[in-house]
Amino acid sequence: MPTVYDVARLAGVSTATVSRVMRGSDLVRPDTRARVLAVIDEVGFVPDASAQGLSRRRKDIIGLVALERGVDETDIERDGLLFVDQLVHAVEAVLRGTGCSLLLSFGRNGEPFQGRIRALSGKVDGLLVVEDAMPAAQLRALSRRLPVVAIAASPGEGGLDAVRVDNAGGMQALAAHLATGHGYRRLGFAGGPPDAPDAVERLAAFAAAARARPGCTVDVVPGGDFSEASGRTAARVLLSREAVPEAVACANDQMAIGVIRELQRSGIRVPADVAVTGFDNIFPGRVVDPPLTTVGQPFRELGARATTRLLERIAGSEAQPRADVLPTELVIRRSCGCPVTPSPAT
Amino acid sequence: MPTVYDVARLAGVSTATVSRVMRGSDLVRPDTRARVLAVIDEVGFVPDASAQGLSRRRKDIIGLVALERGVDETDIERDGLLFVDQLVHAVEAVLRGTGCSLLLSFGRNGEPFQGRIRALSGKVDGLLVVEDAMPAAQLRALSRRLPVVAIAASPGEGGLDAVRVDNAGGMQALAAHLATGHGYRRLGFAGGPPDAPDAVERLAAFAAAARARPGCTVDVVPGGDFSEASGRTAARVLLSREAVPEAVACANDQMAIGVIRELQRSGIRVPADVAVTGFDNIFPGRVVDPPLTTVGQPFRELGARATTRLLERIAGSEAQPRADVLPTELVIRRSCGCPVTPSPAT
DNA sequence: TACGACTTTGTAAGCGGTTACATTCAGCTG
DNA sequence: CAGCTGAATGTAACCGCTTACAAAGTCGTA
Repeated sequence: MPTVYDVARLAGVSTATVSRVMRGSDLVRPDTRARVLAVIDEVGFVPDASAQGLSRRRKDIIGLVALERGVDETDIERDGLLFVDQLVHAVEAVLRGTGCSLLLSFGRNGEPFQGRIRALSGKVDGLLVVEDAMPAAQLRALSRRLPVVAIAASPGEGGLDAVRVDNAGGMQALAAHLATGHGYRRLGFAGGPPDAPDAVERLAAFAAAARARPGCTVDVVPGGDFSEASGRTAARVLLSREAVPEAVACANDQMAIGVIRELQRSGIRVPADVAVTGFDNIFPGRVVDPPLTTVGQPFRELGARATTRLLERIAGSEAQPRADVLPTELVIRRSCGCPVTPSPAT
Repeated sequence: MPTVYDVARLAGVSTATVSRVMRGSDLVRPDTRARVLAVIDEVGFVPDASAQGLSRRRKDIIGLVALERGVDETDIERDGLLFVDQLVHAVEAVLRGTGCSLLLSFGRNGEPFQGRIRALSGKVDGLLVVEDAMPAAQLRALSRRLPVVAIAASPGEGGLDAVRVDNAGGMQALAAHLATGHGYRRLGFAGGPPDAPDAVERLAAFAAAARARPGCTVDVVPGGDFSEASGRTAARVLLSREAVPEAVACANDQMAIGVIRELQRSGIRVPADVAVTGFDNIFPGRVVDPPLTTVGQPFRELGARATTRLLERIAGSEAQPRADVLPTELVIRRSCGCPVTPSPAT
């Protein structure tokens, strides 16, 4: 593994010059530069990022820590991941332009995740924390040591950069559509993990919006985990009730898909007998039958905004911490009872 | 940002002792250890990974480079990613136990991906390369500088650790099922990217296996990109033929889903009029109507095996490079024309 | 009490880059 | 041609941690 010293010796220059050539130039005579570049190319020199990081006090790596949801221990149900996967791609896309790389770390709640985050924090220039992947206190402590941007975290956290989506707005629009648009009165809700801020907000907003309408009731089934399986479970609970709801909203799309499939397995028609809706707008929701009415969230923008902000902080921005809320959008398809949409490729 | 020196001073010991305490002990007297730990905790010391990496010649980071497939420029079609996403989670799960972290880098082909990989190679101890994310020559060069394990790469590459799945076996089983099991004779195939080794193998194996059977023909539509949209396109091509195939196999599940939906849009029943099959066995395939018959590949094992091998190499293993082939498995659901399977939650 | 034989701790030299500062060099000017 | 100036290059300290080796304790024994 060649080092700057090797290159310097071979090119007959000092390490300073090699370094200057590497970092896009400074003042190096063209022929010197050419000579150095030739040697670099010949010996296949690649600077050691550790040494660079140490010397420049900057690692050009940011970390993303997230909870791995809806993946069960046996690894069979691999369907809960779409949200974080989308995010990862969005973040990576932004980083692509910069020299920065993305370090990933997933945890399942209950695990001793904290130690890993600690260690990880030594490897990065800044951290993206998804949901409440760590206790608020620790998050604050962390954010004193390095730039941190929270994604989809609990709104409570002040004094911290954060980006989230408008869960409440989306759910209100959805509740209006179901109650006012379709006239459903007996509503149900398949709730997500109590430790997922998004899930909590969605549940609260939907229930509040629905109950605010005269005659509307909401039968809440809490305790899902964002997975399809937990949607099925919720459906079974709802089916066991005296009065099965006319429409069931869900904490996310996977759960909605689980609800749909479980209902169908029991011979119930969706949406004719029971309407079902999700949240997220991920690919499988377009594919399921009936296509899922849902609230779309701007994954791309969510990841991009958070990443951009983090990079600014790393670059030294001292601006006031901001908590951005990105708009969500009601995506009407058929599972809510709306007629076929004639869109070309939905 | 406290350093070992700060901790040492505060605890009244030398940096060597601090270091010894950090790295799980050596021979440090219990009370000394306690004192040091107290200081570490108090000042919130986290060792700088760059300095550690430099000193220990080991960064405890491995990289994963992959092509981002089936994502179109406008970011609207976000459905081509499931394969690599699965892989990422599988790899991360293995790393979880170790102190190693995962650095991610995606490229789209055509992009100047090579430079980024070069830079990235300075940040990691080893690299996982998915598909032919880089030219064979460069891959060889890379593998001389650091441990590299290829995932789902072209079989050609000798002398390199590689893990792939048995595309051919899976496709042969599928062809047998369609031709012998169902008696289909006019077959179609929606091909994937010509630069995707998996896609090439699947196409070749399916065509060969099918054509080996008396009376069987295969109408190949090449040039897909693994996305649902490209499946739709393939379906349109197939529909324009004089004789529409009785069964269409596809390079992956997303394309199969695209084919199904496009056929349905044209009023063709699946599988009654045309059977359709995929490859991968990802979540959306379970959800689409009809549920997708496909060839399952062991994502988890694929990622795990590659990661384990890479870690061994990093640890210094000098074993002969191996090219493992993991078994695939025919997953019969309904899109091939088989009757409803009574499985509990498929 | 003195002497080994361990155990515990400290000293200081790297690890491979970057960069402030010093030095050299070439080209002008007076 | 000495002296000056700015460009090009070299020197060496430093980034923060690890670790070989040296030094200092500690203890039991002769």
